[in-house]
Amino acid sequence: MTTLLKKPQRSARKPKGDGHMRRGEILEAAQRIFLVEGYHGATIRKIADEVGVSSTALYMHFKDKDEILLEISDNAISRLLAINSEISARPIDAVARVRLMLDAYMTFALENPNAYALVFCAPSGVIAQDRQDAAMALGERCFEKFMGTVREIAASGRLRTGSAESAAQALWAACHGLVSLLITKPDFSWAPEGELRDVMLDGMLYGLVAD
Amino acid sequence: MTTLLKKPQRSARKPKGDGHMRRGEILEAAQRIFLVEGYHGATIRKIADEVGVSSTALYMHFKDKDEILLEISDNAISRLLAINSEISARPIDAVARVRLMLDAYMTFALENPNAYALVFCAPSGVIAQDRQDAAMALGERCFEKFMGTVREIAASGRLRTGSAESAAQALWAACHGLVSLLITKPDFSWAPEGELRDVMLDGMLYGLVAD
DNA sequence: TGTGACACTAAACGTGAATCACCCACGCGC
DNA sequence: GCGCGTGGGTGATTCACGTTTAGTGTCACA
Repeated sequence: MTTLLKKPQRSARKPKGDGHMRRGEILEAAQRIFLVEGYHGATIRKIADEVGVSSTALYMHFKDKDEILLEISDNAISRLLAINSEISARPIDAVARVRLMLDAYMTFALENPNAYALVFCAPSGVIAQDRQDAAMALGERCFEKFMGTVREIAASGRLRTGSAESAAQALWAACHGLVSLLITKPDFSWAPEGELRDVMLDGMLYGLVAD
Repeated sequence: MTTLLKKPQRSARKPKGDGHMRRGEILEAAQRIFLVEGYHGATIRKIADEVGVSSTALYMHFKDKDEILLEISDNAISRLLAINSEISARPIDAVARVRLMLDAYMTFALENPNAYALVFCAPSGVIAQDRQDAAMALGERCFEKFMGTVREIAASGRLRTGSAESAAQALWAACHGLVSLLITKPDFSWAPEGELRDVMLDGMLYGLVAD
């Protein structure tokens, strides 16, 4: 016994992570798992293992599991917000901007299915209400960018039916419905994705916008 | 002590439920909880408490928790299927039938939010894949009824764009998007629900169907 | 050379779904 | 009446999860 070095903890323990550095490590590890395995697959213990620390260590840097995964999702959604901002500033027809935003929205959702599902599908009861609200805050800013452009169309009198609000919400909801079903029901016998997206955008825009 | 009836087990233990009767009791209790508290709120222990038996007893009658909640949801969905069948048989214009079916679909979803979410939103990873497929089987039969009517429209050459499949799927997805968002984001500043539903139906049908 | 703050840990808690080994009342043939 | 199999029932247990508690080792600084 005495021949053993009495420092088993030293080797087992991961050296300090310099505060904020470790926080980033955790986010990266969590993201790797979350992207592949989704909300339920990304457990505290798995993330901790991936980083190489105990599960408790995660609570040094985050209040709880949701804070980790929502920060990852927020990062993703903020990219969508940037895209929406860029599109809304383009000097092209408002209807074309609306179409580009909706298309970008669907592309984003299909490329980030787990982040998208966490924020926009929000399996009721899975996530605390205040967290839910905070997560949607960025989403609502995306919607506001979109809403502004729809309001332009409404102001020019080209809206065939309903208010700018209901038209914008219907457009958003329609695209959300398509991508959320494509994400959660990949085995359904879908028509080609591109055709579906086109039919959805053409149909809704033709139906709601005159000319 | 001797004055007490010596049958503590007898009183503690719930008497036999005559096989299938107990099964119905469990389903009713589970439904009461599931309707109010959703998938995650309806735990095995809570359901068992509500029935007045041990949690183990539930496994006498159901393979696992999902089997209970999916049977409840299936019962709900089969009501939707009946409605769809009834509508599809009405001697009215195909477009009117499509509109009625979509409207009934949204009404159903909003009246049975938890059953709807379990089957159609299917928080990925929450439910086993084969279970998921079985749950969707009824949903797909509903879609088939709907699909048939859309095919009628396509056959009469009134489809403005896309195939009957993509048009039907886009219509379904659009309505799904609206109700799923209304269910999961009740606190969003929605336009009046009736107006939203009208805008969605008018917009999509006007956009996809000529005349 | 303390000493305090901090990153970190092992162990435990509470709750979830699911399983195990056992138990007891009932109804059957005898 | 009487053994006895069967099937609906049970408490205890298992395993995984998120989270909490109490403590430990190490570093910067006095």
